[in-house]
Amino acid sequence: MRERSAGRPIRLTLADVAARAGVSRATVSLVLRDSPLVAESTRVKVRGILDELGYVYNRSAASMRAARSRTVGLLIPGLSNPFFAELAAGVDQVLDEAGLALFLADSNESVAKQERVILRMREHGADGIIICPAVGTTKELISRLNAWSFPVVQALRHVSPLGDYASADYEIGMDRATEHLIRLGHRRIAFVGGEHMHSAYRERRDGFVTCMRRHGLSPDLILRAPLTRQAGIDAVSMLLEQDEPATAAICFNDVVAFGMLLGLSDRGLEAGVDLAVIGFDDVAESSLSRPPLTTVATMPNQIGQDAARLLLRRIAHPYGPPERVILPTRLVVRDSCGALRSARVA
Amino acid sequence: MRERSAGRPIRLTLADVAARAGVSRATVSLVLRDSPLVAESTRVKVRGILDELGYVYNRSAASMRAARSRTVGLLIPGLSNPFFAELAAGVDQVLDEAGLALFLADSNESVAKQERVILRMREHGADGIIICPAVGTTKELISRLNAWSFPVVQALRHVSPLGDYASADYEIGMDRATEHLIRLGHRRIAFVGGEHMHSAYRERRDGFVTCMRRHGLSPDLILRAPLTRQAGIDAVSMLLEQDEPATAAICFNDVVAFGMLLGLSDRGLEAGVDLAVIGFDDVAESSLSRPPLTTVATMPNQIGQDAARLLLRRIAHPYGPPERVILPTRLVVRDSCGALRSARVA
DNA sequence: CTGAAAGCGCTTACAG
DNA sequence: CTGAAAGCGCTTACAG
Repeated sequence: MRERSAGRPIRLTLADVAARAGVSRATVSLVLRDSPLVAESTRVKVRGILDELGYVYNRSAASMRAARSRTVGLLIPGLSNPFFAELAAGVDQVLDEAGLALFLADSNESVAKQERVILRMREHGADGIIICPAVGTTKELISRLNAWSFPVVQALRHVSPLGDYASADYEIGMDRATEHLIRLGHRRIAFVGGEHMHSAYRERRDGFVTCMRRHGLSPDLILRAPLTRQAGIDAVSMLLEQDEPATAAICFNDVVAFGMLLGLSDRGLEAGVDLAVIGFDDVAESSLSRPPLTTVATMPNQIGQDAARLLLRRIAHPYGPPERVILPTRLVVRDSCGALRSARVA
Repeated sequence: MRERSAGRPIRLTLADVAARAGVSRATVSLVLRDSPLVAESTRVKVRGILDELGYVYNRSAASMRAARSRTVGLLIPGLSNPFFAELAAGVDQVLDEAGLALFLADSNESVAKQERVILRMREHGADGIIICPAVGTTKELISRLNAWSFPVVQALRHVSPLGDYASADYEIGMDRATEHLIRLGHRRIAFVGGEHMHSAYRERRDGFVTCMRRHGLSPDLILRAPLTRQAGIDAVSMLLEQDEPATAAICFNDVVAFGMLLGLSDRGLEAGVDLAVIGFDDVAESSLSRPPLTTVATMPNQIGQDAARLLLRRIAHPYGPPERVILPTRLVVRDSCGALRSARVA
């Protein structure tokens, strides 16, 4: 063992273990990585010493030599949003099983911070990143990462058709939800919420617009607004005060839909009776709202798992063809969209 | 520049930059770290080449030599819980400013996974960790980390009096909330929610118990239950069906309180009129519930920031005295605890 | 103010 | 099946 340098605790190295075991560093290294080249008796002896000494593998040193760090980055635009937190939980699960460590950073929808942390992750030698691009990110980012041969998978949002992508089929999800309302007899249907323009917004809105047009209806009731309960509350007034009031609303997400439920009950009205309301995401609370919320389930945890698996594959096969995993969504019908009393709006 | 090894992209090194700039590697290294030892003209020239070549600093190599990685770990027991996600967001902010990268792991309340990821973080050379210990963690964990000279700060929960700790003053928060209800005339007050035993539970419950006893009241209505809305809904029945029904309830957190609001409205009752309800945390939704929820604000984002600052200090001064930052809480009075109609319960 | 040399703790051919 | 040697990309004394 070496001298303990004042203050800093010593860190055991392969050399310490090798000396104690009476073998070379190379042999200890092979034992650590379970190489079949090592004789069983040697392995047992070395393992014993490893445990006895409390040796901790130094991955920085290993990765410098091996040119991979067993580390990946996850970049999301807002940790406070439970949806992204769930995505992170899914990523964490898969990476933990695979034995990788996760660098996490929150871009907070800032392209500048996003650039900063991507650089930081490259400097730390991350083997790749999963990114949900901040609002305003251009496809040039992905091209640049590709040019650097830095494995990347886009999740939930995409800014470039290049490369891997994990998400849910927002467009079909919205289409189905709209279709459901039309079947119930609705004609004046609004699309509520979403202030930022990105692929997730575009796809949800497009699903709505496409379905409306297919049925010869006008998709003109599109309210851009922040993704907050307050925005949902405000939307109720706006929609009911139209010349031709809406009879139904599909929200960008559940949070906005909860706001609409509150806005309705403030006016002594009821969702599913006076105005049909559908949310999007199926968060934990949606079955417990009053009335229970009809919504489109998107399973962010699963998307996170898929994203992590895509990245692991991409790291293993840098030049394979791009892969996309787009999970189907599911319309969960509860009470907030119940058939209208006056459903006969020709 | 060296040969491009087949497949793997080349990574520029100090040697490449030095060669191009006509200086030594040591000089480039000094430029990178803004050392005052370098002449201005040299610095400008080298910086230019660095940019031109798109050099990316290799922190693994640097940290191997410098014995610090500018990396820290955050270990939380459940990313799906928005409260912990907010904590993580606060940690991220401070670390980003300081230029450190963050390893995140979710123990999911599993002590086994917690052990696994702590080892992983040590292997990756994290300079320290912030940990919200999983249920069942013993103080021995902290002693062990200390013995390894691995800087650690406990956050939100603590299992050991040793070392740094960042949290909110749960006990006083609960005491104040209870006091508020007693002042409104309540005598039969329940404490609802929390199935796991850990410091955060103990402190909140103790605040309740202490306050009740101080006022000569019996703190016998303590309902252990999961931290879900459903548990809150169920609690309403239990409390109202007592021989001597409760007139007020303080919940472990807002989620349980929301459940109680729902449970009341299911029975045609109203919080603040038929039963006073107080939550804990002051999550975003609490001002928007019906009725708006009286609650105790705890600010997890700030706690996260404090925890990160404590860890940075601990890394800089490993042997300084332990520090604790316990933020005060704030009782936010809204409508769910309005004075009882029949407040004259002697 | 700058450079040559040693070393951080591993892994990787290469010998034997 | 095991060991000696070189090298991954930096930083750190030490000379000059």
